[in-house]
Amino acid sequence: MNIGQAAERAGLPVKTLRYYEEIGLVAPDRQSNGYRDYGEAEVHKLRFLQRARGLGFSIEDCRALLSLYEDRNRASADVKRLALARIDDIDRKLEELKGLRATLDSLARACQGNDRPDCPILEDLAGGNSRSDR
Amino acid sequence: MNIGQAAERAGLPVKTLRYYEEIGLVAPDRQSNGYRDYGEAEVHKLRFLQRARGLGFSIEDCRALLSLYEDRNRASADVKRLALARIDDIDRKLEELKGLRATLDSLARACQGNDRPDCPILEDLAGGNSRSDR
DNA sequence: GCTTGACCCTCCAGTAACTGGAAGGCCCAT
DNA sequence: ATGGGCCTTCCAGTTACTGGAGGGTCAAGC
Repeated sequence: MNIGQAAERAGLPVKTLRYYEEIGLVAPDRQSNGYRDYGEAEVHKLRFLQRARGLGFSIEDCRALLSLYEDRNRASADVKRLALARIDDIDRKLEELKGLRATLDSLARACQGNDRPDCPILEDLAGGNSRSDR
Repeated sequence: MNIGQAAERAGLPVKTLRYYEEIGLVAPDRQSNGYRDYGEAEVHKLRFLQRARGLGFSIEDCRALLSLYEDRNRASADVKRLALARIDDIDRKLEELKGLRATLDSLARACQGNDRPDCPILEDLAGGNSRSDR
């Protein structure tokens, strides 16, 4: 099938499919007119990629997951390791964001939000008061 | 002062200072030998940027914050609006990450993590409980 | 048979916010 | 004068695409 239909079925933009071919993730056949020709196996891989990317795996993670997926002898431990590493990434990011949120929130609460120049947010940014330190 | 010392005092890499000059955020004078010459005002702005970037404001946000900061007649409402928008961004990101974490966590819990090929994570990524069609 | 419009192709450039490196100039101490 | 550490500019690379130019292909309609 043509790239448009494959993209539709994978839930990805056409441009992304061309990109995935370029970086060697999913390589479709070509029709005689030069059009890419995606089969079921390719669409399957693309859907796999769409889901894995949606879960925040990097392209390189996806490359590894895909080769594990295609390797009938792969150990599930390898996959689990990648998933756990992702969870750690997410936990770190969550902590960081919570800290930022708390800082911004306390600054915003202290700010009158009127049309006078006094602004604790700017004062904090300018002053190096320890509240914003991470 | 030279760029190295300014970078040190601002807590930013030298490269970043050159970049900030290139995009018109902080423009130091030049010494007769062509070296950048940072004064206290520039270092102050750089520190401001370092903190604002650390709080997740984009460069364009920072540009706005900086001009508000330098405008003695600015309204604190403008700054508060930017801060509240950042908090909304963060809240959205937090929700998204929590969802990802829950999905990955349930997949990882269901996965034996041994050296047998069965792997619920890959099965989920492949698009449900059906086996690979290759 | 011609046109129209949807689809497809490749290649180039741009995004955010830097980061790394090459090639070379400047400064200070030995 | 030489060595090391700083500084300069410019170019390329990062992530994962996205947009657009310029052009080929295909099927339908007149």
